[in-house]
Amino acid sequence: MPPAAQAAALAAVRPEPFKVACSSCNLRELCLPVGMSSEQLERLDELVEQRRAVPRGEALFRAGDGFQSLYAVRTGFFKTCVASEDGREQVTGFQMAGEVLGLDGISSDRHTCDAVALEDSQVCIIPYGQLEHLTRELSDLQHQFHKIMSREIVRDHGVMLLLGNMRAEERLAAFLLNLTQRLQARGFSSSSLVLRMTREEIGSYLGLKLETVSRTFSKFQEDGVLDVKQRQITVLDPQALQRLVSNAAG
Amino acid sequence: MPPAAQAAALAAVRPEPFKVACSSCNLRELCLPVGMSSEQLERLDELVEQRRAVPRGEALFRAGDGFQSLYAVRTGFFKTCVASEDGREQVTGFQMAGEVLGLDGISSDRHTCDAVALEDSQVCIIPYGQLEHLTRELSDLQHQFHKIMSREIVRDHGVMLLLGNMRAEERLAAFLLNLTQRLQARGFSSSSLVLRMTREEIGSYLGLKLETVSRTFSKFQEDGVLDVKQRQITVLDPQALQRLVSNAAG
DNA sequence: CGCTGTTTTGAGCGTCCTCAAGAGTAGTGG
DNA sequence: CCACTACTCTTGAGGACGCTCAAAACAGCG
Repeated sequence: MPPAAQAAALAAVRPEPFKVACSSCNLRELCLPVGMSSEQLERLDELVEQRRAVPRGEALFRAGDGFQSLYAVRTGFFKTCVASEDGREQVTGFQMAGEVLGLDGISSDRHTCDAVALEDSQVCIIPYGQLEHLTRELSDLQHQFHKIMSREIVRDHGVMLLLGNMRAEERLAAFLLNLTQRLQARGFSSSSLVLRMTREEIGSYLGLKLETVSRTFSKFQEDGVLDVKQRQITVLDPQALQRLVSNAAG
Repeated sequence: MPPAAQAAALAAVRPEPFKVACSSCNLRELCLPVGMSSEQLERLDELVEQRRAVPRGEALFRAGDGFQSLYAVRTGFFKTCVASEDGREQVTGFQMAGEVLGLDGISSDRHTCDAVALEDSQVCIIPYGQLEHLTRELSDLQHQFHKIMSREIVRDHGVMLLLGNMRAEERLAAFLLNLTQRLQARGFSSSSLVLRMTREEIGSYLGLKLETVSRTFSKFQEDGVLDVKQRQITVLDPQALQRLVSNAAG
């Protein structure tokens, strides 16, 4: 391992010195603490003590790694991807601040996908054994945790619908609407966004080749629906995107 | 509502008089009771008291229905499907004995998909509020429940890989291998199976049109991989199916 | 035995993929 | 500061895979 990579690896596992408690985290309305009282939040603070920095391009975990903890994205942006036996890769999701990573690992005590940071990121470490223990005492936490898992299942079903039924333009429109909605929930503009991922990663997520993604972006630009400058996207006509998704057959 | 449908609806909600406890159920190695002691099983028996018969073609629940309970398939076979805003349908899974239905409902207190019986079926009703309560006391039950949710997420990722990356033959091969493996785990032959679903339902699940599914079955028959007599399938060359899935690029 | 729904098979077409080249962008080091 | 390299993105041409439309065979059921 070259010195630079070694330093990066060290940085990746070094816990953050400056603790930000769940109880005072500005993501608590999106993340695990939803619906918990201040006393309950203090208990949660004891659980989520460590943070971890993940530099752009590095993996938070990889398929096959032992499963110990869940992770909540504090800052930054991740992709998760699974690989088939013959090596083809499928991006299964993109995660932003407040979203939880690692739920796949519970089933077999091993992670089954890779989680890779698409920009320099920070995650809160949620030791899973301790979480199970605490959820036995705090029913609000338990219910929120179950909701997060269930929401992941519902989200995956939506992606299956997209992959099974939609055409390229519809897929990209659905993808962009989903991104802008999630950004808006975090206080960002719903019309202007910077893509954190490559055309190839978008294509992998949407079941398309990168050339098709690029062509579809160009078409949206020609049609006046988007302004596309590399990864800087401006949504000019959100209703056109919505029409593509909801009236997809016509 | 015509009398026949009315009678069917009544039958669908009438609890089964003959109780079969989890502790003596032959599916307990596949279902919720995995890993529990006999004392714990007695507690679970108190929870899972009711059964419900679902005739072929009827829905156990539909998207939008209020969420009260999870369901464990006791006998029979189900499909789950979601619909897009414009009415297109995507089959998200097929469930057989020992598998759990309804996990999607936890996220929003409403079901987000339809669960439809593909043959006359029976399910065990697992009241969700009581399950949450009991999992706070029985850590083995809690862990098994979390594993079941996590396994569903992992399964969905596998379907996304299939839908995003595989060609028609590879999809059908993966589907058949998955079915035979699950049947084998339940003590059935791994080479002979009767499909419970139509070509259209298989196609919806695999992101293909029914004609493509039919053609692919015919091709497998020509190639000597399968014997296909309508829904009666015999796997003649399982390794050929495996090669299609794992060496899919070549 | 006719009705209905499912399955098979064919012919032609469209969407997306493959292959390829070139332009744009970012990061590195002289 | 600018060349150099690596990566990403765009665009074109041609082809393949799966879809659409259509008709007929088949099975299940009242």
